[in-house]
Amino acid sequence: MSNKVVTRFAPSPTGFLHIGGVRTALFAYLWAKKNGGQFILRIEDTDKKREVAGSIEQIMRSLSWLGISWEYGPDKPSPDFGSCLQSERLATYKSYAERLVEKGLAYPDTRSAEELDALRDKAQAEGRPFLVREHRPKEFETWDGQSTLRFKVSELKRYTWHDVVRGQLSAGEEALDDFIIMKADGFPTYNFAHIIDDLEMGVTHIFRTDEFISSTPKFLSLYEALEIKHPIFTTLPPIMGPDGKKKLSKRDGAKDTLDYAKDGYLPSALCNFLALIGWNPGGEQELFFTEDELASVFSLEKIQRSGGAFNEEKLRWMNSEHLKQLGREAQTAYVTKGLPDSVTTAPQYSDERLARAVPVIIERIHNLVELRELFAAGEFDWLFKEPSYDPELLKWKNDDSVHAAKSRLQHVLGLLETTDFSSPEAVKNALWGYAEEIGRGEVLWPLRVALSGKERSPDPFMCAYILGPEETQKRVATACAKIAG
RNA sequence: GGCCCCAUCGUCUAACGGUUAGGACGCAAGGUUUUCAUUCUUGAAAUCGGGGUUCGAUUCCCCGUGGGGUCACCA
Repeated sequence: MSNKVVTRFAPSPTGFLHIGGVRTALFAYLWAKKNGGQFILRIEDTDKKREVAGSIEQIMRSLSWLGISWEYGPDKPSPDFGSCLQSERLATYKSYAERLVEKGLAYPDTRSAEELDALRDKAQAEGRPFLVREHRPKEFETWDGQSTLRFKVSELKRYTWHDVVRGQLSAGEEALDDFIIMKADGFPTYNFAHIIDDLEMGVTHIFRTDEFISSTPKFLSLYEALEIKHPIFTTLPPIMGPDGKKKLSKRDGAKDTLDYAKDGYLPSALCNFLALIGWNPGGEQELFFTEDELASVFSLEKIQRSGGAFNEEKLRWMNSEHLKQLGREAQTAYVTKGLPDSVTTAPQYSDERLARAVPVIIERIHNLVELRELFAAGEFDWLFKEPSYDPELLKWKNDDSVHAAKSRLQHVLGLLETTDFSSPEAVKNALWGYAEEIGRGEVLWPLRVALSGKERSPDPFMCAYILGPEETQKRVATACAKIAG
């Protein structure tokens, strides 16, 4: 046995992977990565009824998109411990179960669910807690290897244990009972299977949210019965909904992780954001653009105890920061991906012009949803289509009439003939002197309107640069013509 | 209800028992700019309440209060 850190993420395949699950996976992954250890993706598919077809693939795609990669997973069994799907590990659970039976620490329970419900109802009616251990048979029958198997809790005591995040935790014997470890359908329960698997897979650190604190005494009694050491417990705070009250759940609108991909969130931004719910780097830096950066500063000591709300506003901001960080090519690919068809089929569309426009687009959006909205609202119609606008729009606020703009535009037209269009700055250099001389607004407002047809748009030099010399001259000429007289 | 966990601006959070309680998102007001966006500056905004311990509590202890979790042949 080496000292290598081994962590795992162990979702059940009951649907898409939501943000809460991803955060747990991310922490486990970062810890393994930081320590040069292994991260395992284990699928806890022990409840056939709840299983949703396709969700294993969905989970794998979600994690892959985020850049969370696994050493072993459902698609990659281990040479040492075998499959990462619990449904393929039934023999292992059975052999451990038999060991417990032999030791007299587990017994078959053939009572029906109805019988147990009746007992439970009775206890409830009498106002006392229902404990199976109070109805434990005097003598255990032999286990046929198929019927329900119950763990016999051997020692009723108060358990105290250490949690990396929470410190000393404890719970009394009321938390202990004879719980089921093997179900009538031959599958193990979570309570049993995860312990066996963590042992078999050499898991050193368990990351899970605090809903598991109250069942930890159960696990501890089982670790004792199996005479094994338990992994290090790392309890994560829950992610709360935007109201900060209740836990974020699918029912409360927790989205499929892949929806964030569709909405144009970058994996690095989502990881960055999720890492900061329930953990902080200590200093004042909160932007981490790569997983390596994140992993290198990640620490268990800085994991938070209290729940954190999911603040979508901050995620939007963080995404825009990550977008700005992207190289020009990546930004272009990003924008291209979000473009509606109506744009690429516009009369003047060209990849070159789009590439030149990318910075002004990136500057105005936080995600692809906003990009689509801006384009749908016609914000960028001028890019690939001659703008149509009311000539009155060309009138600068200090002018009495739009006619004042005509001669200025004509002068600009002259300047444009010898203008260097290699960069927005070059265009600016060519026109700035004239604008300074006549008045900035007097020249630049009508010019910008001539190019974009809009009251609000990027500055005229940028517009001209994007449109190119020919189109720029054409639009300025058109504007001149629009002004009567 | 029993048991368990948690508690700093609206939100995410920082602060060896000693700070004007800091930063970020968002919000507001200004600056830069022909407009929008970007950007810059500034501002408003918090230690849940009550008791202790201490020269001194955001910090340690107790009690409240509030919130959350858990009590399955679900994970």
